[in-house]
Amino acid sequence: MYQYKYPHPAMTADCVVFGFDGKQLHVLLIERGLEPYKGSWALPGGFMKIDETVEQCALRELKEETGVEDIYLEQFHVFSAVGRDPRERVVTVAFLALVRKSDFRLIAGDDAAGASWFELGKLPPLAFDHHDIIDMARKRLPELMRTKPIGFKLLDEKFSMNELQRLYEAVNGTTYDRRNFARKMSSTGLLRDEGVSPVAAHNRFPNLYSFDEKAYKAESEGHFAPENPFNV
Amino acid sequence: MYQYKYPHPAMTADCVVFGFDGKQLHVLLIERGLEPYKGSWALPGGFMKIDETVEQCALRELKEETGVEDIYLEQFHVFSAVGRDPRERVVTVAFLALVRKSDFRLIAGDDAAGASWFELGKLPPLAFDHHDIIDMARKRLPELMRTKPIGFKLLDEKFSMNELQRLYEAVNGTTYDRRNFARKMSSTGLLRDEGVSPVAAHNRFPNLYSFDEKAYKAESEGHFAPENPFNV
DNA sequence: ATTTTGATGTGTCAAAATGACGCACTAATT
DNA sequence: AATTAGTGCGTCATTTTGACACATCAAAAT
Repeated sequence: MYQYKYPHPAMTADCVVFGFDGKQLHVLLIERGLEPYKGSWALPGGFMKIDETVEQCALRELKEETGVEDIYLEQFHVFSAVGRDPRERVVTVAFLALVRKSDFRLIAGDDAAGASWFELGKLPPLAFDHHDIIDMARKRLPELMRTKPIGFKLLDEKFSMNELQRLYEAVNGTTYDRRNFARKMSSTGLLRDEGVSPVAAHNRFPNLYSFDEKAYKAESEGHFAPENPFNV
Repeated sequence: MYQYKYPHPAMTADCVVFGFDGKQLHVLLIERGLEPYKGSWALPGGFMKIDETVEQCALRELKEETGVEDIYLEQFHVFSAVGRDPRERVVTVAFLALVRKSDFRLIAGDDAAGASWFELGKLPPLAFDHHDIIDMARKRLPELMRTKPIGFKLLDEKFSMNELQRLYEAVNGTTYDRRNFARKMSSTGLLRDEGVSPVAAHNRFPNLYSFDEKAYKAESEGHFAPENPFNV
C-alpha cells in the first residue's frame, strides 16, 4: 500500500497508432483481456510505473500489448475528465504514432486478448473515452503532416508518387491534381529518386521515390519555412 | 491519508503566460513562497485537485497565484522526468497562454510571494525544470501563431500595422518588409479597419486595425488552408 | 539648436508558385 | 469487348511573392 497526504490520480499512456493500406487510414486496437471493459476494443496503453516517464510507459505498453516497437511516438493531448475511468481517477497522456503496417506482425500480449488494425470510420465500440482520443489524433494528423515529413513513416521505404498522393488525400480528405502534386512534392527536394519499379502498375513501371532524411535534416537546420495564413 | 495499491504520481499544471510590450516577449513568473525552491522564481501552477481536470487546475492556480483569469490556455506538453521534483514523483501538464499585459494588474497570491513579468532572454534562475518548459513553449509559438490567429491576444484591441509586425518579428525572429507584410496581412481579410489613430506615432496618425473574429470563424468553417512544405 | 532616428503613406515590377487542363498508352479488371 | 486506373509528358493564364524608392515630419538624441 502506498499512502499520500492528498489524493493522487493514476497516470496512464495511450497510443493512437496509425497505419495506411493505400486506401484508408487504420488504427491499431487491442481487445481488452481484463475488466473494466473486458472484451471491448481499446487503444494500447496502460499504467505508468513510478520510475518511468510517460514516453517510456507508452513505448513499453505498446510493445507488451501489440509487439510494436521502435517507432516514433509523439504526445498530443492529456485527457483528464473526472469520470473517464470507472475504477479511480485516471489521467492519460495520449500519444500518436505513424507506422508501416507491413513492418509488424501483431501479437497479443499480457492484458490484451488480441491486437488488430481497424479502418478509421469502421471502428468498433471502444472502452473509456478512447473514441474521443482517436478523434483528436485524427484532427491533428493534417497539421502534423504539414509540419513534419512524417507521412513517409506510413509508406514502404520506396513508394510511387501515386501512393504518396493517396496518403495525402486520405489524411487531408481532398483530392489533388496528379501533375501538380508531383510537381510540388518533387520541388521540396526531399524525395530521392529510386528509379523505375520492377513491378508494373496497370501498364507502366512507375518511378519510385524514398524520403531523403539527410536532405531534410540539412535543410531544416537552416531556416524556418513560412506558411499561411498567419505566416507572413 | 489516501491509500493505493500501486504508487501514484502527483499531478500538477504549470502555465507559460506570454505577454508582449512592443519589443520583447515576456513571461509571467511568480516568486515561490514555500519550499522547495522558496524564494526562487517559477511558473504559476500547482497541484491538481482530485475532482478537477488539468485545465481547471491550470486556470485556478493561475488566478490564485497571479490574479490573471479569463484567458485562453492551451496544453502543449507533459513533463514527466522522474527526478524533476525533489518532494515526490510529480508529472506536470504544461499550458501556454497569450495575454495583453495591460489587461491585468498582478497580485501575489497564496503560495506566491509575488508575480511579475520577465523578458524572455532575461529570465532569472527558475525552480524545477521550468526553464525547459519555457523553452518548449517558446519553440511552439511560431507554429501556433501560424496556425491560429492568437497573436492578436498579445496586442491591444486596436493596433497599428507596425505593432502587429513587431510582434510577428519577435515571435519568428526575423524581419519583414513593411509593405509586403501589410499587403499580406490585409489580404487575409481578418483585419477590421478601425480608422485613424487619435494619437500620433512619430509624425503621422497611423491607421488602426482589430482582429475580425467573425470573419475568421466564418472562414474557418469552410475549409482547411493548405501549407508548406508538405501541404500539397 | 541641429541632427538623427523611426514611423507613416503610397506603388511598381520581375520572378516564382499555383491551379487547371489534354493527350496518348496499355495492363488489369469487368 | 469495353472500362478503369495508373503512368508519362508539358502548357498557359493567374496569383502570389519578394525586392525596392521617395517624401514627410514628430520625437529623440546629440
